[in-house]
Amino acid sequence: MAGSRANVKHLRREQLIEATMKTIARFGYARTTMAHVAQAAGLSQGIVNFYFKTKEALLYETFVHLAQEYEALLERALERAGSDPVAGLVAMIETDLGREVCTPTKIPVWLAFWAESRCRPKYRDLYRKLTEQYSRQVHDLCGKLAAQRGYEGLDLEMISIGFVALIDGFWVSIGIAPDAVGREKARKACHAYFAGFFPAEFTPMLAPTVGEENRRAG
Amino acid sequence: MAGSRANVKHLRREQLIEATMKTIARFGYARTTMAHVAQAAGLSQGIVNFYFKTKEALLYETFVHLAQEYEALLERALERAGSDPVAGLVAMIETDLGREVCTPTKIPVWLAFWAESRCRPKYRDLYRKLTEQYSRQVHDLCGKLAAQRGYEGLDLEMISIGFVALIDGFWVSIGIAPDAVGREKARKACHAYFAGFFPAEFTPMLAPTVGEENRRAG
Amino acid sequence: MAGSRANVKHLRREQLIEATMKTIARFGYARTTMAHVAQAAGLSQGIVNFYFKTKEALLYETFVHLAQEYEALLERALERAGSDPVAGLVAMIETDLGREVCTPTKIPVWLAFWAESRCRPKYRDLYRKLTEQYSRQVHDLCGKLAAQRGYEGLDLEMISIGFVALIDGFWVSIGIAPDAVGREKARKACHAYFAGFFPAEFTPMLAPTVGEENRRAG
Amino acid sequence: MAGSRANVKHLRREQLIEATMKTIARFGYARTTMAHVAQAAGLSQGIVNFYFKTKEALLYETFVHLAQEYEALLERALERAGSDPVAGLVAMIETDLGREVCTPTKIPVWLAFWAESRCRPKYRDLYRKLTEQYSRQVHDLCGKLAAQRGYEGLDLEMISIGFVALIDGFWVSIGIAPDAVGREKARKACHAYFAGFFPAEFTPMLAPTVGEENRRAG
DNA sequence: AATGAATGAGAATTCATTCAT
DNA sequence: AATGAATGAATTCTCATTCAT
Repeated sequence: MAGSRANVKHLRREQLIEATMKTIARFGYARTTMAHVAQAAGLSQGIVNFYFKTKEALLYETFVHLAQEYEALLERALERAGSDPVAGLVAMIETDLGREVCTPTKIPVWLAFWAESRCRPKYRDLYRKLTEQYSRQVHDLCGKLAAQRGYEGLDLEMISIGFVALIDGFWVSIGIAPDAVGREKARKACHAYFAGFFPAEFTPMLAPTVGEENRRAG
Repeated sequence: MAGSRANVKHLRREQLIEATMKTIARFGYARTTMAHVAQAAGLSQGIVNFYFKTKEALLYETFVHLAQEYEALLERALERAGSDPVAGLVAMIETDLGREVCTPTKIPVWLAFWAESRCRPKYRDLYRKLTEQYSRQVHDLCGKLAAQRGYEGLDLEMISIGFVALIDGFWVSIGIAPDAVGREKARKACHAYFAGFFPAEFTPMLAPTVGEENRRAG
Repeated sequence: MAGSRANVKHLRREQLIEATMKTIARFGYARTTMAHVAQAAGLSQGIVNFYFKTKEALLYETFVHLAQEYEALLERALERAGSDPVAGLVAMIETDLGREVCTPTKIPVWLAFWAESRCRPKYRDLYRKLTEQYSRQVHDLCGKLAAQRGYEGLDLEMISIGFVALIDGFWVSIGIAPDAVGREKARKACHAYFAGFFPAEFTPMLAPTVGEENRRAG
Repeated sequence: MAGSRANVKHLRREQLIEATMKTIARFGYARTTMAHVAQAAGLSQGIVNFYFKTKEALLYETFVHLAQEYEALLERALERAGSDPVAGLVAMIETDLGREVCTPTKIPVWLAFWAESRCRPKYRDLYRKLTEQYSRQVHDLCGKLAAQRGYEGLDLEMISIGFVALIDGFWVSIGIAPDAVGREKARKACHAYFAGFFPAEFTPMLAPTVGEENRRAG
């Protein structure tokens, strides 16, 4: 088929990035070698340097790829959520803790890049860009929600940085020990977080074993 | 004097652990070498293997040391807080985001160990133990508070895992880009978090520029 | 047309040999890669191994080609010089230091092959064959000249090896730093060299700014 | 012994430079590997990078060392020669073609560096500096000789560049095939070269098998 | 014939660890 | 105890060569 040559290049890159993520998830960033990656991709040693000039480049491209995929998924989720800000916030929670983003392969990779970001300007810039954009989106949705439903006096910046921290923190926990907290509990906790600011819009957190009367008495 | 031998040994170990943390904070876990550590400690190459049999051991001991110091500081803070559960929770916030724990050297080391924990059983076990104990403490304090002040129907587990996530998330942010969020904002967000569940005990989050009337209208 | 197949083959080989010389001149022998050569020829990676079984073969063929071209040019020049031995010697100088042989591409290639020749029997044999033949030609011309003009007692072997050394030495200098000595000065020095043995036949070296009286006083 | 530690560093460097020269002489510049050098020095793989940060550095330092040793030997020879310019020129010939400089190990290394010099600015600069200084010394000695013995109208620059070329050319020949020309013949040819300009001071070249009457008739 | 992706051996370099001093 | 030179295994990267298209 025409174009197969050109596509191979793109395909191999994706294949190798996928293999890189698997390798980081399996062995950790520090013990990730080019040989591991090649093996995980079912290819030969030298091929990695053929598609990515250096290991440095491979790792950075992996981070970029992960970030772009994440942004695309988030954008799509927000589009599907429509104009309702509550739906928008729920969509963010669902994306961040959903089956596509919050996986046993990808989350450890996020952690690895975070840990390296402090001393890698390129990583840090990417992290910053992502976080700022994400915070802004939360900020805007909360602002819209507050305006629509008559909430006043909310510190929108604080709400948004808190939510970002909550998600990051759950990723840490899920990344290290997925069986400890789990995505379900994390999602509920996020709803509870927003319920603290927007009680009428988010289900207040219900105690798991209690029935209807689990609201604060009085 | 008796014990000086043992003391030197202990001192050198602390010195090297300190140097290890500085090195991880500076170069990142993956690029931390024994030579870097020795140099940061102002000692010679081979000395590290003398006090720590292997690099593996050095890094694990560093993690243990960091964890023990943290636990000691937290315990002390909780003791000072006395029996009041609100004071206890505030003490936890203050410890986690305070000058002794939340430093530019230590936080990156926590991130590094988290990132490695997934594929290092010894690290993961330590992380688990710490997190479980911490969660239990939050859980107990919240339970006590709820009982004392008549809050009912709260999902204490959720509150505690949410708080742990919040702290971890702020550590991520502060560890990567300390100037972006900062300890002050993080502390306020923690108070706001608890205010979501215990509105009478924690200052609800006020918008920075607004005065008294910043509660929800109606 | 018949032979076009064979012609293409021959053409490509010349093209690749040309590219090899350019590459050696540009990057040096040690850093010459098959990829460089292919790129310099405007062809694809794998093609070089198609026309030359191995890199080894390519380089040797390049040396052979360079040598053959040189021999052909020299032979032609000697033919044009006719039977006069002085004209023959001048033709040799003119060829060795002329526009066709003494170029910024070819001279560095000669140096590269010389440098490699010590430990490459095939190169060394070629060098030997060339040098011996060249020396013999100089020797014969000098012998003829001496016989014709009545020079006696000349050590013809010494004259010829000296001349070979002179040319080789100028190639070294011109190959490394063409702007330092230059072909003109080199040619004059060669004439002066022969004037030392055949003062009546070669212009004795004149000091650049001095006129007629530049012979040794007395 | 005190200072042995400090000396080891210097000793090892010399040892490795020596091993580098042997390796270049044996395998050629292009096929010289760090492993070869280490083996030739009787040391382990990694040691070379310990004393010379990179292969590049090792090779350059080797060239520098070779050049410095040469300059020192030449200077010493010139000192011993005293103020007589003829003795000075003879000393240069004797040094360049003598037992200490013109060895089967060193000459191939010179050739290798020359061949690389074209595309290595650092090498080329070193070559230039050496050549210029050497030429100047020849020029000055010839000038002094001409003044003392009443030679007029000599193109001193041409004499000196010719002599440099002659030496370089003999080094090429001796470096590639030591048995072809040999140091003795080369020395005689150098004397003959100077005899062409200073017939009273240098023995004119005698034909090897002829006796007294080997001067030009008439 | 030609392409350029793929392979894998080989080379430089790094670095944990050992060890003589 | 301490030093820092030495070792050698591991890792990244290069590149000649092969091969499917």
